[in-house]
Amino acid sequence: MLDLQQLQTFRVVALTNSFNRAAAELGYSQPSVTFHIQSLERELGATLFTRHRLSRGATLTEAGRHALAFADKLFGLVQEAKATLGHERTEVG
Amino acid sequence: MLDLQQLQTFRVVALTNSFNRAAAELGYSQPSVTFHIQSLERELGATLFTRHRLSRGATLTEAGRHALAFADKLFGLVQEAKATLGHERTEVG
DNA sequence: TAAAAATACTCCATAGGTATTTTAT
DNA sequence: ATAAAATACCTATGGAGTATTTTTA
Repeated sequence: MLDLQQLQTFRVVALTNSFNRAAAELGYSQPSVTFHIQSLERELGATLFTRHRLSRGATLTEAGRHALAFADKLFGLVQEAKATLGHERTEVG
Repeated sequence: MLDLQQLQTFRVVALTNSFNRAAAELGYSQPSVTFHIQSLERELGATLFTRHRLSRGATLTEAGRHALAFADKLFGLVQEAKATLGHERTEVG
C-alpha cells in the first residue's frame, strides 16, 4: 500500500535533488531516505530518480515528474479534507 | 501522518456499518479495526462513527460522511496515478 | 580520491493478535 | 443475556539508525 510518509520524502528529494539533503531536512538518516524511495519505486512500479554521484545528486525521471504532480494533488486533497473536517493543524501529512 | 491502510479500513467499516464485519472482510482482528478507526479519528480530529451496540453496528457521523467522500477521491487519485505510471496492479491501495 | 547512494546489520517501536471487559438493550 | 466495540497485554515485524561499501567522475 502507498505510504504518504514515503511520498513526502519523495517530494523533498525531488525539491533538493539530493538524498542526503532530503535526509537532513527531514531529520532522517540517508539510508532511510534510500529505503523510502526504493519502496515507493517498487510500489509504483517505476524508477523515480536518476542517481548521479560526485556532487551531481539525483534528478527526476519522466515517471518521477508525473509522480511529483500526483503527490502535489494528493497532499492538496489531504489538506482540504483536514480543513473541511475542522482540524486546526496545518502541516502536510 | 494520515495512513492509507487505516483509510481503507474506514471505507470498509462505512460500507458494512460494522467493525466486526469489516475485520472479517479485511482479514484483521476486530481490535485492529478499532485501532485503525481510533487513529484516524485522532489524526483527522473528528469522530467518524456513532457506535451502537446489540446488532445495531456503527453508522457514519456527518464528519464521517465528509471523510468518506474524501477517501473516495483520494483512492481514485491513487488509482489514476498508478495507471499513468504504467503500473499493472489494479487493487486499491 | 571524494562525494553521494546502496548495502549490511542491529535494535526497538508499534502494528497486529488473543483474551477479556465494558456497554447498552 | 447477548451482541458488538473497547481495553489490556504480549509478540513479532519492519522501520530507523550506525557503520561500511560501492560507484563514477
